[in-house]
Amino acid sequence: MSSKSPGSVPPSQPRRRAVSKRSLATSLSILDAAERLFSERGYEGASVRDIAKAAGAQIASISFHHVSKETLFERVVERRASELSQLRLDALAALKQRQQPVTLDAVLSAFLRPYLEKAGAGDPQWLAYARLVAMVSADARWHTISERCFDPTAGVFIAEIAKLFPRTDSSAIAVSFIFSVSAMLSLSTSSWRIEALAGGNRQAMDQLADQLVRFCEAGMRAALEA
Amino acid sequence: MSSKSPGSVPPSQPRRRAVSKRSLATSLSILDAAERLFSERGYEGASVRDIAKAAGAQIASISFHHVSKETLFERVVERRASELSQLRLDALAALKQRQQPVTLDAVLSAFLRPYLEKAGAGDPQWLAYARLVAMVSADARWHTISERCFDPTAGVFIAEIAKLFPRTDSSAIAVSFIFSVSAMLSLSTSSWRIEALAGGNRQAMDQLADQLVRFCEAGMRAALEA
DNA sequence: CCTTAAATTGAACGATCGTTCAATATTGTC
DNA sequence: GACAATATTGAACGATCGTTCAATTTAAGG
Repeated sequence: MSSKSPGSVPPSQPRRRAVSKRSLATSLSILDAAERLFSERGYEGASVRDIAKAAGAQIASISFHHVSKETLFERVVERRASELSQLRLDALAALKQRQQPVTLDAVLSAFLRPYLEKAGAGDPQWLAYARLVAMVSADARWHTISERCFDPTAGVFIAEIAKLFPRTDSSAIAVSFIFSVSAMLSLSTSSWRIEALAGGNRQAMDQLADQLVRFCEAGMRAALEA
Repeated sequence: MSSKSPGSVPPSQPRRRAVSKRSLATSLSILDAAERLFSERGYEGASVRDIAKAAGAQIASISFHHVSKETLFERVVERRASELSQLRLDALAALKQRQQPVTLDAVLSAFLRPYLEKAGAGDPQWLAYARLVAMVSADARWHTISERCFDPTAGVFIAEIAKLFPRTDSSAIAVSFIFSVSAMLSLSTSSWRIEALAGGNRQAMDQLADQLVRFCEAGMRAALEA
């Protein structure tokens, strides 16, 4: 028996109301603050009190809007994941419409560039999110989130690359793809290392993006054609 | 004035004693347990109580042997760092003695293979340490540890690679090197992803190592010769 | 064997953790 | 404007955190 009454006696279900602007703003500012603090200090390192303070909200508001700390973390990751996936899939679709057959270089660009452009555009929230993606991808404790948010799109691109290497088995392709993804994520997690090892000789973000795509393209080709 | 008395009145410095076998075993078991739990749950996620319990020791023994949680973490990272650096530098030295001039492939192998062999040999402690290295390398909070433990050796290899690309500026070389290192670390952090994306088609560790070296060698060459 | 430095033990410290609650304030809906 | 669903507030909950302490046990040095 569902709660929806089909018949004679309407069980007086409490009338629903729309969310107020203030409530939505609170919910969003909590997500923003959590995005920043989780990416800076990790899951256990960021307390709900610090998140609430950074959001200008009460600690109880976090439970009210986002159930618990764990679901708050999941919602932070999920929020921009679909947007990122859509950008990647759109780029791939546009590519397949433009040129047939597609090149490995173009497929990798379709996957890598949306992340790099979002992470490098200067938006501190997207920069924090980029670090968060790297953190989730590297930690086995969050592998269910990765499976849900990132693996489906990754599977599409791996399948697309597999068409370009029909003689290579899929496991080798997946491994090379993970090499490429981790190199991409390193631009978020190791930006301080890059600055240190490079000796202050900063490069523009789009130059780094070009270098990454060239690196991954040649790397995959060498690893998969062997 | 030092505590060592040079002259007439020996100020009765308390007689020192050697460490007992039990004490040393306790200290080591704490390091081992911390290595495992830190790599599984992160720094804040692993409590000193859990570490003590896993080590079969008292919580107070952790402070006694390793001062604090933070220095315990640093000692865990430092313990095997010098061994790893030595293996890499030895491989590089042997390489330079064997062939002159050296090849990019051989230099990268000298850096990558010691890590892969230690992480893939089956020793659960080294496997945990490999994940820990990935965690430290990716987290800006531990960048002082990375600078101390890993960057010096990385600098040696970057300088060696720079000799092979005399026309390329060092920042581009450092970036490509970080791409390679992060791809290496992904074999520790994303082993579960590799198994998932590869569809159960497991590869032997040495095959993965070969694939990684080919990937990085070709990637660097393409990124640096452009 | 005796002395005593070193090490272990169990309990306790104050601080902070994530979560919950009743009371109050806000605001969409009629 | 009145009603009630929604949202905010401030305080408190028990649990766990890293650290410290005095008392006890262990074992190296003479």
